[in-house]
Amino acid sequence: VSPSDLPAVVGELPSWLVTQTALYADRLVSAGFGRLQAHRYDYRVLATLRDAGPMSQADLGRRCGIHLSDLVATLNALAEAGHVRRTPDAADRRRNVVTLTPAGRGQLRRLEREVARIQDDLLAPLSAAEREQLTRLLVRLLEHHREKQSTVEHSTVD
Amino acid sequence: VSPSDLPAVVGELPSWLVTQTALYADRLVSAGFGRLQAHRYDYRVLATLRDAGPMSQADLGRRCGIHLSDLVATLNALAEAGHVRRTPDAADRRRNVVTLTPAGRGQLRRLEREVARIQDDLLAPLSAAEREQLTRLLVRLLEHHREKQSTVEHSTVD
DNA sequence: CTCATGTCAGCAACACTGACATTT
DNA sequence: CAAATGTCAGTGCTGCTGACATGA
Repeated sequence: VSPSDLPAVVGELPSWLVTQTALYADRLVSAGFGRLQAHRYDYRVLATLRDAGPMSQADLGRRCGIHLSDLVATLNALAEAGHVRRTPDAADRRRNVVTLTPAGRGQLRRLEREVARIQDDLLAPLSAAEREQLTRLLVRLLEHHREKQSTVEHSTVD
Repeated sequence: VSPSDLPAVVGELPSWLVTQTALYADRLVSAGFGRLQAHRYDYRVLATLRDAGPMSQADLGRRCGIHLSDLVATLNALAEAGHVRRTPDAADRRRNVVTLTPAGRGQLRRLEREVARIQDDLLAPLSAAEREQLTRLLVRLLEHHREKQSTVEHSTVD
């Protein structure tokens, strides 16, 4: 880490600020989730399963924005911990139907508490109104870029 | 990438929003810098050298918030491209004095233009006032966490 | 044949760690 | 001796690519 004064030059470049803040956020998440033996993706996966019910890995990946290949490892771990069950789909034998177990529900609740704590840690110096503000601004940025990206995906570019 | 709808569950968690935005920022930087055959650290290094003059690698690393080990590779590339010169320090023979070359100045100017473009891309949907707002909020977060971290470094914890 | 699904191996970028030789 | 400097090898995480076998 940079122990001394700020990087001066780079100072207030938004791209830099965002990346740096993300670094701290990641550290908080790693620390918090680590205590619960959870990986970064677990929260998204478990929460999606609870909110939308059992589904195939492919659907799950699309919903959570997790690559199918990465999902495999995540589900392996979650299944081994008993938080999730993978059952072959009789209707379409390519598919695994992923289901949240009671233990998974428990873990999800713990993760939710942890996530709340992390937000509070991350945003500690900001007032409630400022937190709202920041959230709104970031949501707008993300919407913009997600959109731009999907339009790009359609044009068969050089 | 997540081609479909937003991850719903995670939706508006600041920690998630920040990480995602950082991802887009990183992509913009990679793309922009890639066109100039530059790596992520190059801008910080060159700008620091111009603004603060020649200095040892250790100083440079501290100023830019770059690990000394990573700096080695960065400087290797920059030196090979002729953007920087490494000369042994006569006064302290452990040290290399790193100097910005004229070619390096040119590259820095190109990078600065690119950086400006990237900010504009990243913040496209926001008004000038909103960009200011976002910047202020992020700066405050970073100040807070940098501080917290350095206090932690002092306490010899369990 | 094609497409989707699940699995695996591996890569690049980044921040970071540990070890080491040299010099102060 | 302890501490700083520069170098190198290597790690862990993340998002992603490519290949592959199986089945729809």
